[in-house]
Amino acid sequence: MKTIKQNLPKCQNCAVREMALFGELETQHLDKARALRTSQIIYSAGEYLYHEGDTPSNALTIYQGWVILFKNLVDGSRQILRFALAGDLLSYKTGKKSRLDHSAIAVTDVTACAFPIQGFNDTIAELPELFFAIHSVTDTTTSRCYSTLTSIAKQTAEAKVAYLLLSLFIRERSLNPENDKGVIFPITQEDVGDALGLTAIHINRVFQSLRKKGLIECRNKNLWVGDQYKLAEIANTDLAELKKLLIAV
Amino acid sequence: MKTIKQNLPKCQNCAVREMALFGELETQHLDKARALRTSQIIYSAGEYLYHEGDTPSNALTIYQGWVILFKNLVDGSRQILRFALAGDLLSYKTGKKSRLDHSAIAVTDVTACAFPIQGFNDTIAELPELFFAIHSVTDTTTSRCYSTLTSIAKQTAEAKVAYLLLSLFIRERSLNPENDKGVIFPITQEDVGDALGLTAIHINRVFQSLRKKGLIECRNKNLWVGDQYKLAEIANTDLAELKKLLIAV
DNA sequence: CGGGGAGTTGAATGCAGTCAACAAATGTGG
DNA sequence: CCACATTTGTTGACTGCATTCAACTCCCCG
Repeated sequence: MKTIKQNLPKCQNCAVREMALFGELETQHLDKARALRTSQIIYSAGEYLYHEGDTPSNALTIYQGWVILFKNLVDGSRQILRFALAGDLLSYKTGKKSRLDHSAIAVTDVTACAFPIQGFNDTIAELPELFFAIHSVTDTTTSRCYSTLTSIAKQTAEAKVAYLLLSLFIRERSLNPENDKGVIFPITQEDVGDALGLTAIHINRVFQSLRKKGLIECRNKNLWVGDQYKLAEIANTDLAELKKLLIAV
Repeated sequence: MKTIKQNLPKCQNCAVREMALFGELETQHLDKARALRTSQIIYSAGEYLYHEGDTPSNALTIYQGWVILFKNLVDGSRQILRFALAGDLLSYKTGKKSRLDHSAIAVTDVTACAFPIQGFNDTIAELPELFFAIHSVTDTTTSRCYSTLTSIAKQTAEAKVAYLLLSLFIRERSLNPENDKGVIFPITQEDVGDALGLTAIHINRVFQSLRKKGLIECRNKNLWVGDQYKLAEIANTDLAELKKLLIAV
């Protein structure tokens, strides 16, 4: 972990601004909002961004890299709650419940923008737009959680895997649209299992089945989905709706 | 559905205020906040509060009754996202994504307090406390969703049922602590199945098993849990943590 | 008193888990 | 640069939980 406080990149030029908290803000408010960001923090792959039970002093926006948010379970396993990619907001807690109910770990090397929560809160009164930006992000997070719940509750393993892979492919691709060789896919089959409540062994069998059907190519930390409509059909979901949910806040 | 605009009960005296949006507000702000509430709406059992795709003009706080929030799935079944009880906030949407992604239906007769969303939004600037109140509620909703996800993803049917029944028992009981005969439990076994992604038939078998073990009594729309610790153990969850998550916002 | 929703029971089926072993890829130190 | 250890991915056989289908009962409500 390494903190940078000098020569931070400008939010106006930020490649992920449209996807991030400030995508909701009009340009004229950006200066005020940017002033809230005091530093960037760089985490190495495998490092924790925070632990369950922590009371965070900073909110984090992922600038680049992949982060896994998860809960440790009593039986020693873990439940992955979501994968945080560039633009995602983490660890903004305020009010009576100030402790985080999950942990976050860097999958790849990760760069995050840090915003002191106190500064956020002090600014709400003079910049109500910031409220709407935050609310929009947290509301979207809830919507995505409910969609995930829907996929996990009643679908077959194949449909769940299809839903997750398609979701990650769409999100990562919206960040790097130009690349025709597929997107980075830094998580293991065990991670996928921990996210969907399935064993890594069964994930492996489903991956092979999806590969055989020509729906995905996935090797060397790289993922390609040739026909998103077909994969969406396997996932029992509407592709257009899914894209609306996943792209921008 | 019936709307009341005269002689509304005072928020100060509201029995569910501690559990609701304004539980976060200091008493001196209550007058301003209460002025935002323009009406109460009464729904009959079976009536929809809103449909997926609607753009709501009012946010709703449940004053009494049970509401089911759910998504319709492509295969004709439905996924229940959560059960809304007295104090819960529904249908507050603002910003670019103004459409609701789920429907809400009254299980019992329901009374809800209605707050025009526009009024909410106009008030944020002069009453930043309202922001923190709203954020706290939506953040808690997300936390509960992630806990539900965790229960549904990896637990056996018995653990899932135990978790849901215990959660509803704790919430309903915190609203009516005095009653020793059990709490109202107006949902069907099929509803439980739709919430957990299990068939009603299997829910029935699990209910019988839990009854045989003396962990629950559930009949005539009434639920009693004698030993919450034991049921929490079956649910693979920590009772103290669960209560913190479910009681108040 | 009749109809419909909700709950109950049994038998057969099938999806995903478990266990065990091995192969391939990745990383590390000498 | 190679040797070795560790992580990740792959395969097969067996087990078990939850589904499916079908029939039936109970209870509430009009």
